[in-house]
Amino acid sequence: MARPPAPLITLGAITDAALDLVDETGDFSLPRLAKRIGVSQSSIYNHVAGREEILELMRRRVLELSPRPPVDGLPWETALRTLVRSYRDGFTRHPRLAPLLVLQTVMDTEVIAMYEELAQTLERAGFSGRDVLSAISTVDAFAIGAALDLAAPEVVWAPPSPGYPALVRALGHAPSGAQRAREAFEFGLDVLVAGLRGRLHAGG
Amino acid sequence: MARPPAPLITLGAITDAALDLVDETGDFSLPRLAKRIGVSQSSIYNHVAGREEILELMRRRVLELSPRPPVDGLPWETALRTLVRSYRDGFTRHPRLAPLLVLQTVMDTEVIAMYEELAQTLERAGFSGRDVLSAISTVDAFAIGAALDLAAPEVVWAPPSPGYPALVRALGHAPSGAQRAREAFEFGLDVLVAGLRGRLHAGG
DNA sequence: ACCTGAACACCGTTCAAGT
DNA sequence: ACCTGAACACCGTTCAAGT
Repeated sequence: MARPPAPLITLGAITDAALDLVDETGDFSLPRLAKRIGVSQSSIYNHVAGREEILELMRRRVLELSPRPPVDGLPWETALRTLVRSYRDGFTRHPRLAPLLVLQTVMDTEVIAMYEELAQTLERAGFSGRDVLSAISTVDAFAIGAALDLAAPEVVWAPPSPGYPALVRALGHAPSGAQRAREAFEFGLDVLVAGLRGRLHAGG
Repeated sequence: MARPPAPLITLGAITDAALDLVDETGDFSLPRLAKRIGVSQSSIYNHVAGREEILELMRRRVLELSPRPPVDGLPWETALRTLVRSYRDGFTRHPRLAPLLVLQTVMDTEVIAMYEELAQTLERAGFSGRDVLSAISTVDAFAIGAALDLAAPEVVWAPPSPGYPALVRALGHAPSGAQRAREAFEFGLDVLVAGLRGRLHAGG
């Protein structure tokens, strides 16, 4: 076969198939991707520059899954919660994608727009000067950590052999899987917001 | 050559060479590693089960670089700061290792011991029940995020094209590189501790 | 016990050839 | 413009062969 009347491959199909593979196996490869779509490996390069661009397609898809809602009218605490929550929410459906994205730090316009909203929110809260950037980094660290936490296997949170009493106690109360991650996220969001509030009143 | 009188390879040499490669290139491979040590690729398998174990060796090395100090006598806020700081400190010398470690979630005894200290510290602070696990996850998310932040390239924090006023303002005040990451980490640590303190007084 | 070289299955990317 | 098959350089892992 050569050039077909209509293209056999679309960016959407590439993204779908790659995301399926990531969901199922935790990774993807060009050969497997091609087989999924039912096409030869090399033809993918007619639509995409390479593996990295496919990762970018998936990043965009996940960001689109939970569109960033407008927050400029909201009180800063609500705005901040909304932004972090919407960032994390896309990954709840594709948790295994998160670890693959930390390797490359690409800045597409959607991500920059999110940082801009974050910066505005933090200024509105009362931060200024260097503290704005530090606060962005702090929120970012928590958001990335929370996304990665979604991909954490159950086993990590299984009680270890005795000799770790406090840890065993903590894990004894643990709900499992998604529930544990969600509770931890809500808790962390409270801590983050309360901590920023505290930093403001203490005078930075 | 066959079996030499003294082994040509040691675990220490493997770890050194792999860490050098990660520092220089952001990754490592078995062929490159073998070339560094001056040995054949396959002989590495006489000392190590595979690539994953080499990653584990590097994780241990980095943990050893900043040994977890005893914290059981300290006030919980100081103890928490000390634990998070010591976790992060190892990565300051090998920042590019952090992204490689998030892919695999292994639990060696050193890491479990750190979680146990964390759990004890949080109990001492006054957390109980499910909150202990949530607080561990929160601290963990921040610590991982902060370690990854060390590997963030300068470019990410370069001011983007105009149209993002708040972000441009924030980046205008930015010190560069390691300095920015350090300030952000100290800021984040304050936020984390203040947030946990707030959560305690609000009554969880 | 420890090293070597050859082999295998897999990977990302390129490119001439086809329509 | 879009697809194919062959090719290339790289990778992780295994294994028979040597001492």
